[in-house]
Amino acid sequence: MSAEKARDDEDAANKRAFVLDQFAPYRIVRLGHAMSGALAQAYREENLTIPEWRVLAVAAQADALAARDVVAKTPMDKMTVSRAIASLEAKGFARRAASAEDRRLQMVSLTQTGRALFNRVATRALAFEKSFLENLNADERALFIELLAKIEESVL
Amino acid sequence: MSAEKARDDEDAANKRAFVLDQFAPYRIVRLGHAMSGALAQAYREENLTIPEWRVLAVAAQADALAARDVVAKTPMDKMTVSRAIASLEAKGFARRAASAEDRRLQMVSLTQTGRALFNRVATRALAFEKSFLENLNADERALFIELLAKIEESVL
DNA sequence: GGAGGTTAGTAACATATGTTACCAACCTTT
DNA sequence: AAAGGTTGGTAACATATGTTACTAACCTCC
Repeated sequence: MSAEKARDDEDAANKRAFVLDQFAPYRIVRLGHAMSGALAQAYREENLTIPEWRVLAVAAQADALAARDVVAKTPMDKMTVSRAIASLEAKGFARRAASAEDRRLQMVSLTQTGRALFNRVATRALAFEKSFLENLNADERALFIELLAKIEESVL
Repeated sequence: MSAEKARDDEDAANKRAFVLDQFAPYRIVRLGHAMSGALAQAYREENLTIPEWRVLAVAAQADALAARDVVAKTPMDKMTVSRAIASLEAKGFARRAASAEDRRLQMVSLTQTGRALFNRVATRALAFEKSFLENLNADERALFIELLAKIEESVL
């Protein structure tokens, strides 16, 4: 068997075994990328970056929380969160205050305008979510969420 | 009703409506992020960046293809692809040659070492895919892939 | 067969993101 | 209560990524 032939056989085997378009992790990453892009519309108009929006979203669900909690709840780096909070504060959407119990902690809370901003963006985000799940019926949607949860369990 | 009270009511409504952890697009983005991280192991040891690995993967599935084709098949910027190809070439994993028909095109193909590298990484990548789908049984896996395809349809 | 437009690729620039190193505040343990 | 270690946050740096602008090659269509 020629070297050429051997290579072709090996390739054929790999083509069956590894096709990028059928590689689940890649598809999820790609889908996530598309999501980010589509969602960006919802906050681009509000001049928010992705990290800012994420901080806004988690902060909206608590009275006040420490930056480290944002890090825990979010796939973002310490530094990214730190910057996002600083920026939200500069824009008047969030406040920072040192915690009384542990003065290392920077407690973050949203201002009135911050909450209003969150509400605007959340509305649009939910509309988007709805539109992209439109291809699925109610059962499929529930199922998808369920399967997603199982996968998250083994990865996150 | 006080302004305070009104705000709380509004917040309560929004908490029900928008919880980041239950927001599907966010969950997918987060999962994708985790995937990337986990997969990184597979090519970090080979000194590959994510874009390089992606180019390798699509190039492995064709004899030769133009850079623009890589862009089309991949959620990557023109420039990112250009750089990844240049780097793969510098490392001896890929070759570039101007197309005879259209001299604007840079046809990319893998070298022997490039293919060998791809095979090594692909093997590890598939093992990872398997491990992360482990929480699902065969039916669930098939179902998940099917639902994923439907969602891709409406987003990609 | 050139003028006007388009496409592929890259260079130069701007921005975003991650990494390392650091300080201050804490929390142990003795 | 002081030494040794840990944690939260940030600054300074390095790297990665996207954007803009350009060139070369192509493709009409008049």
